[in-house]
Amino acid sequence: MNELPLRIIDRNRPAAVAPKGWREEPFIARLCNFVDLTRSDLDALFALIECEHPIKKRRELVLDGYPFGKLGFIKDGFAVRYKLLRNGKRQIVSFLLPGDVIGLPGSFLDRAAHSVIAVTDMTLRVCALDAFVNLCCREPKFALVLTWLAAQEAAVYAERIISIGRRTPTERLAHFLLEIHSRLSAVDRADDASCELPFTQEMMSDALGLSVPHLNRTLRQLRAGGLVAIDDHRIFFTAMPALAQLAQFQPVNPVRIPMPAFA
Amino acid sequence: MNELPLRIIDRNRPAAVAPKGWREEPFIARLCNFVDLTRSDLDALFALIECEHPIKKRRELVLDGYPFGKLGFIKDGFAVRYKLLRNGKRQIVSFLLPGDVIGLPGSFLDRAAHSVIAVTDMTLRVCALDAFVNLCCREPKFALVLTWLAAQEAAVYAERIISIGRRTPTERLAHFLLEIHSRLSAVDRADDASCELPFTQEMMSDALGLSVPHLNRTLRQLRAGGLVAIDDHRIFFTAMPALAQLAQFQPVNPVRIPMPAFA
DNA sequence: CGAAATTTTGATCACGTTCAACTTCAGTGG
DNA sequence: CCACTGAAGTTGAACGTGATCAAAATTTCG
Repeated sequence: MNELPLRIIDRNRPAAVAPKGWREEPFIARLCNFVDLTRSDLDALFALIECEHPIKKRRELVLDGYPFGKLGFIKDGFAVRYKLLRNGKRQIVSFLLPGDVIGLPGSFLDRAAHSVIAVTDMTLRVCALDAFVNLCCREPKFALVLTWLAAQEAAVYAERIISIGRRTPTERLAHFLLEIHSRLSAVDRADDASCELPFTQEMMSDALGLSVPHLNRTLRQLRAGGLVAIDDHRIFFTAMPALAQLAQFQPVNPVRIPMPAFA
Repeated sequence: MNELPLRIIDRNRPAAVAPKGWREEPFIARLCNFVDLTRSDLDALFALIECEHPIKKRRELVLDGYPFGKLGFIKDGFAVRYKLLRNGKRQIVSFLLPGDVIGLPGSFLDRAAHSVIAVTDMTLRVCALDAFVNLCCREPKFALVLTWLAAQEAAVYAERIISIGRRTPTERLAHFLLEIHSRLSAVDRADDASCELPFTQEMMSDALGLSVPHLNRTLRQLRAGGLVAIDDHRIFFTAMPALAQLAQFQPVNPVRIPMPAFA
């Protein structure tokens, strides 16, 4: 599907320059959707990385209530950001996919408001927030990148609010599945009609504000309707237009950063 | 309650420099919570403002689906960001208070995902997104400010997700009321135990994923429990600790931007 | 003052939760 | 290779919360 060796992602925008070796980096692929990065930009970014962390499945990455102060760029693997309530219930706030940033927004607040746990084995590139801010002051472009990422994060949250608040369980689930597919597409990790789905039904129910049995029934409904199929932690969209129609799903992409010519 | 003429907000942090005339500006008060602004910073910011808009109650400010490309700093008044669904239901994504930014995150996406409507008469300071980005490139501090604001926005959204997804209606409402109070406090627009609450019950129910009758009953419950009192679009917290306990409310404040010494 | 918006109350009922049991599957050690 | 274990998925029955609909009371505003 992807023939041009240097093309990072399939949109009709000017392909950004992405030096070899960065091509497979989902975070960079994501950035190229809304900003042009030069070789030296990438070098500067790379220089910040303190270490590349392999993380084991089920490992706690951030603990609710503790300061964090790091940024973790997900090179590979999946995680969830969640909150445990007094009554033992859990609400999953967001799913963290390759190319996402752990510590956004947590590191910008006086205490992490949620916990993060790895859903699969992961590899993380970690840098200190201070160091990133430092870079931002030399290269404002990166501060804008961070703003754009935070705005995307907020937009995803907003859609979840709408889902949980006013959509039916079926619409909610359909919307969620399309969201994951869309976000994985943005980092070139999805096919046209399928993508990974390494989350358990319990996780999905905790994200969508449903009980596990009801999520199960809802999923069965989508399968019975011929809208999706699931096999081996992969979801297949067998009727994408119908599903998008059902969920009223409209993908939201960032605009390009309007960088002034002189910069 | 506020005796020091130059004190912008009541936290034990070094009081930021806030030149006269800006003292009453809620947006500036908000920024001073996490960044120091010099006189020239403020001048630069002020220079961007295209115009100061008076907005009438009920006026639509952003239309779902259209690009926006502006930033609107709320000098005064309240608004809601919402989405209308196919089935006629409405979900309110967030309440916009004095000091908030209209167009965050909307202006960073290829199309505004939600609509915004004024709840009260408002006055807005408007600037073009391009112009702001331009400033960010000269003064990276402002790009970081924008990031911090977006992160706060995301944090507020996250809490709403948790509320709607897994909290009981009573907890939900309690949490919401405390959120509004906390945010108004951050711009010096709230007393210790009361604040404005210009939203109708319909709005609150649309924000919290409840029906109007049920929200009404829930509110009555809080009142009956002696936790709050409402009069003339103002809410009084008659038992703040008990309410915070009920809602498991933990205010989240931004950390200060770790600006390097040289900047 | 009259009209419209908002708040309040009540009765009914559907949807989704809860709880419990059972199945299936992946991984592990005997 | 099979028995065992724990996690994940599936199904059913009963219950309760909160939605829905309708109507009255109250407030707001032109």
